[in-house]
Amino acid sequence: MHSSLPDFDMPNEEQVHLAAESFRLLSDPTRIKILWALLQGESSVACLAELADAAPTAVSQHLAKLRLAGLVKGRREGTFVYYTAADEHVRKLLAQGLFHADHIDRGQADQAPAHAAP
Amino acid sequence: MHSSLPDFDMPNEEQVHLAAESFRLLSDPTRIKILWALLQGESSVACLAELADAAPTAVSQHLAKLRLAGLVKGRREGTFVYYTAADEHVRKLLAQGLFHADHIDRGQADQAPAHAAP
DNA sequence: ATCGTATATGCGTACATACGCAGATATGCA
DNA sequence: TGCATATCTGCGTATGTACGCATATACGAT
Repeated sequence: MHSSLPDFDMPNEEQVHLAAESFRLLSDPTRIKILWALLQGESSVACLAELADAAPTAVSQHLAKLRLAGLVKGRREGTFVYYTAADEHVRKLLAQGLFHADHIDRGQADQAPAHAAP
Repeated sequence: MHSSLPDFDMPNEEQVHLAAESFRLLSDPTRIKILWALLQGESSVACLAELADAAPTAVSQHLAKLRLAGLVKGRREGTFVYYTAADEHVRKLLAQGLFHADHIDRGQADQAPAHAAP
């Protein structure tokens, strides 16, 4: 009962985990706003905080995570740090996600499948 | 000090939250495997459990969440329930994510920007 | 050096979530 | 009916995470 499965093509474990990690970074509203803003040009922490309507501290912490993931890069100029989106893939992912948000079609999917309807 | 921001185009709150929710559903390795398998054809819970290398109970719970989000649909046939990926956007998002995973370029981004290097 | 501003970091708390286990439900068969 | 299989659901636990607060650091100006 182990080998009679249909020939589904499964990706590598590592690939899956990396993808999951990427999606996880995009799963926070504040980070989405930050990234969306950064995809339109560089900006400072305080400015991003206003755009994302969040506390500068929180924004800084989010930027730290995005930095560690290599999704943004920071350039210091005086006391300011101007961040930029580093990856072009992120734009596509974010655009897809936000576009998808406009086209969600929840049929009536909130029911566990019982015996098939006639 | 509120209006002198560069003209960044920000998406709606609702749109951002929906996108975040979608990304969150894709941020789990098991769910990624499940969805990836379902994008290649319908499958039962037990079969998905084998493909994703997870306990059937866990898979069932993941499928419940995906069902509530409208990403999969279930069709009962006898004691089996065959699931199908409902949304075509998911395929693009997942493909982008998995493709991205193969092209990650972590420079040395794990440093907080100090004074610019000479 | 001292102060003020802009960011970064450490810590605690409140909350979400993935998983395992037990039990409930649905379906098919003897 | 009774039993077996497949799936679902509720609960407890361990772990992850976002945010607020206090504090530390980096830089510029005086």
